[in-house]
Amino acid sequence: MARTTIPVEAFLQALPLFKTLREDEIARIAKSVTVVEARRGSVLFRRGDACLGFHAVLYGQIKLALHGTNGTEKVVEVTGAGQTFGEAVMFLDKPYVVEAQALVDSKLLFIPRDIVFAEIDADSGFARRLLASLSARLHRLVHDLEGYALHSGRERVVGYLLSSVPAEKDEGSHHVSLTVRKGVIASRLNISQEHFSRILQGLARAGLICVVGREIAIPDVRRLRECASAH
Amino acid sequence: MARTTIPVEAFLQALPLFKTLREDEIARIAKSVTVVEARRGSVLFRRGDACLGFHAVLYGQIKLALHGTNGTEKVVEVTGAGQTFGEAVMFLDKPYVVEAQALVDSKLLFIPRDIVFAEIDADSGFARRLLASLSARLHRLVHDLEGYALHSGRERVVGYLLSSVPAEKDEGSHHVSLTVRKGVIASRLNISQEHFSRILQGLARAGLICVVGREIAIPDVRRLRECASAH
DNA sequence: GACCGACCTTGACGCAGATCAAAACGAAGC
DNA sequence: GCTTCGTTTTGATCTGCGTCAAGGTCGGTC
Repeated sequence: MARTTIPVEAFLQALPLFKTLREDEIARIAKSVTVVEARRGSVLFRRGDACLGFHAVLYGQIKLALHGTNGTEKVVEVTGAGQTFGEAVMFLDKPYVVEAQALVDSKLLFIPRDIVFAEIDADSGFARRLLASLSARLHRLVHDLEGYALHSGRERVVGYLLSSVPAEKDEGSHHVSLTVRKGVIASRLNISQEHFSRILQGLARAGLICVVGREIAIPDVRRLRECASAH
Repeated sequence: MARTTIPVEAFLQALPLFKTLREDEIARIAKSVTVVEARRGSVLFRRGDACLGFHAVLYGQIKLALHGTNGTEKVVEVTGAGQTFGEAVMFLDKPYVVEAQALVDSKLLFIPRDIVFAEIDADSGFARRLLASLSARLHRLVHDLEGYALHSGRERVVGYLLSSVPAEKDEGSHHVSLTVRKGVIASRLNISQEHFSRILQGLARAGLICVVGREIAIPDVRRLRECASAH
């Protein structure tokens, strides 16, 4: 447990965004980043807060969510180790629209926007990777939108279960372990916790999956793929 | 109607993305762009097509939509003169996920990705503006997502009607004219055409708006803002 | 003016999924 | 062990919204 020195340089180097930077460049950036500790339940930022940089998760889980007026919330994304978030808001002169909350004790890096802007000017490859990163996020968002608009809850659940299965794999069994509370996943898929539970139960009854707590076995990947629309 | 020569240079210069470029730079870019004519109903690209650049609308209306399996479609965005689309997909090595179709006879520019990539390398300011542009799109997408997840159809309609009202304006009347078919707007708001019609009727019955064809009058902006959640 | 096709409205009905309420689990602490 | 708290399931009920099907209404064109 002796997390005495955090290998910030090594971690930065491993991020897709900084992958190709030279050692001295990484070292320069590392000097400006802040290590942020977030205990389970603590809020990193809320809607309306000013955005001064972006975050990268060292370890833990961070939930990004929207909040309605009457206490309702909608999980947009759950990020884990090695992932980044908050890049987009940096480039607009607007405050955050989502809230970031730690689901478990987590540690992250905060990279100030000045550094990012300087790096864009210095290295067009960095700018390209940043553009690719934002595009990927946009892509996923469109994918989500597509799910909400064109697919039923059941289809979204099946899609979620299959999302961790390699695309080529067309046969055989697979195992998925849910890394977060079912309520969070349900919100991510835009369905109520109760309904999510019932859908899983329905899939299980049909023999398509086998649920034990947060462990889910898929005996036949292809069969689950095919069932997407069928009742 | 004598649209003999299209002032490509002037148009490019007016786009936020190219605003600060020098005349010679614009001229160089203008040489590589293509003018695309799209008759009402014609499809610019479909899901699955490769993306070789992005588009800017000279005049007309382009609908970006997702397509479900059983003929259903979901309008993601309707772009008009002076707007751009398709930038994001350029940076991923993936095909388009949406389909672009002209709602009316339109004319657009196609800017090949090579040009864009070269300009990123040459001008970090351009890269920043591109990042800002993508961020803005992402921002709007999150806003849409928020609407679908946390608001009722009625609230989304009210939000749409109020979206063209200046944020400061807190009193008095306002006029909105719908620029596209109601069916398209309904799909954009993720509700059926019939339901959209009923919602408008309900708002009209409550005296909050006054509908005459595609012309909608809002007698009291504040009252409409307040009614967001109330039945 | 009569016909036609594109758009919009209206009515009746059904269903996916929300909501409320309560019970069943499961892990952690005393 | 029992208790407590957080999570998940189950059951009953309600409703927003989609779907289908039948009018209207507003252009255009012959």
